[in-house]
Amino acid sequence: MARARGYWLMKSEPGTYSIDDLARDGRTRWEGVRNYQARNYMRDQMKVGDLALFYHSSAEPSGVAGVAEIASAAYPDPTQFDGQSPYHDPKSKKDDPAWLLVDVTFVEKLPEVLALQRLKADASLSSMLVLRRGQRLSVMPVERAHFARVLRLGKARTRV
DNA sequence: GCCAACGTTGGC
DNA sequence: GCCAACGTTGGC
Repeated sequence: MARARGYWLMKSEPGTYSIDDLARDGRTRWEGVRNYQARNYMRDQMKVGDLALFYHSSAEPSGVAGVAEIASAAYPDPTQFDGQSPYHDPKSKKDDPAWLLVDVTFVEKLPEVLALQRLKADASLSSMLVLRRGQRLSVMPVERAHFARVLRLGKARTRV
């Protein structure tokens, strides 16, 4: 029996990297994650074939913009060693990289961004992690039922 | 621009 | 190991 597919939410500021950028590129390195809990999710729990809600943060409106698929296992994020990168981490060692990333591929862009306000207004999503007060993780798990509900609210073609 | 929430850092 | 100071996130 195959392992059940996992579901995620991944945040990006669209001014940095948007769902349109992913639609154009098809595939990208999800670089710049600098939080240990988010890193551990990628390292320990993400699997190729898992689906992720692509969330636009600090946007107008903020909310779910599309769907991506996890396309690689976690591996060292090269930007941590790049002195020119905003994600440079001088404390990270080449032989023991602190930060990891995964590759993601484009699946779907929603017809319009499903705004945070609409997620909050939906009673069936009330326990969703991203809606929790103070929740700032840029990579977090999503329950299958919540994922399916978000896709439905967002008029997505993707099925869980 | 404000500020709540939370993670990290560093003095002790 | 405690915890205050500081930095970051991200909605509003």
